[in-house]
Amino acid sequence: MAVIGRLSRLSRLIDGELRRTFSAHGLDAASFDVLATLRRSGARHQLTPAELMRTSMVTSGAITQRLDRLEARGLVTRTPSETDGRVVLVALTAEGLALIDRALPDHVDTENRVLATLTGSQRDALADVLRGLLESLGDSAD
Amino acid sequence: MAVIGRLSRLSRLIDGELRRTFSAHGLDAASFDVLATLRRSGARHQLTPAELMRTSMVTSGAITQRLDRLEARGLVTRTPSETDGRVVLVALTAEGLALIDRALPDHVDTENRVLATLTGSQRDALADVLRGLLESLGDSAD
DNA sequence: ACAACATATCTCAGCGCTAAGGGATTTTGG
DNA sequence: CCAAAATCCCTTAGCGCTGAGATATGTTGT
Repeated sequence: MAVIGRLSRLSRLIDGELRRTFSAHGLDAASFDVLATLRRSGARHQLTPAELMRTSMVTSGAITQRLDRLEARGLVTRTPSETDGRVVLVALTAEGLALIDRALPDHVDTENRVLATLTGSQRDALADVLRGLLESLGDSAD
Repeated sequence: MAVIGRLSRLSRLIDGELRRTFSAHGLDAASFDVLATLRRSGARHQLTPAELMRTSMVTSGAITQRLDRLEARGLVTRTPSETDGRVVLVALTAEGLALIDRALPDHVDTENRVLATLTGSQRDALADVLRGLLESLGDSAD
């Protein structure tokens, strides 16, 4: 089965490509991941650490540390929830929103460049197969 | 482009599945990677750190440390090359060979289980697309 | 009410990797 | 030949993540 090995290599190579785009905006993959997830989340750009944990597929400790770094840079805020004392609401600051809105178009360009050799139908087929595999492995978000 | 994100998620999920198999044999992904690469490499089961670095897509420092761990466990040996004073030859010990030969069948089973929902033609198509993408990104080994 | 359990976030030691660079050896080009 | 460049392996500081667990809060069943 050459498929699994190739998936792993491809993922590593793509990570390297994306990393160059991130660093051009002063970000790394972890920070971009959090900011972009917040950006996509409704009009308030606000999620809890638990929600970020599920979309990012990292442990709660990793999310805490990512948020520490982003908060120290003034890109997100942490506010205690008023309805559940255990919960923290993480929100993009104006600065965080501006940064991710600058970075996202470059990111999309990089993604398109990486996939440039595929035809449209190949992309669609690939997306379908990947979705099926994710589902069969119990992927929680999508 | 949902493709890139799904690739990343899928790779992480698969890594988790594989990790369970590795740990059942007292291995982690890094050690398995080195041992399996040596196993596949000709009759002598012997490669240089530079060759391992290229197949593993990690830095030279990471290879040094992986080999330190495997050597300490008696799974590989390091021997200075007789023809090039800069080069070290890494070889599987009998114990290392026995271990990877026990682990490999389980690993193949896990890979097949992960891909079980795909039809044969889907697997072939996926392998083709991945190969094309790897090539377009300048993948060095395969 | 209350005990038991579940959930959410954070803490921290330990781990493997990267990035940068050092020393040794080999190859290249004048 | 020899100096410069390239190659190979290793060293080390620093970083982000995991795994285990602490703490606080909320929920459930009796």
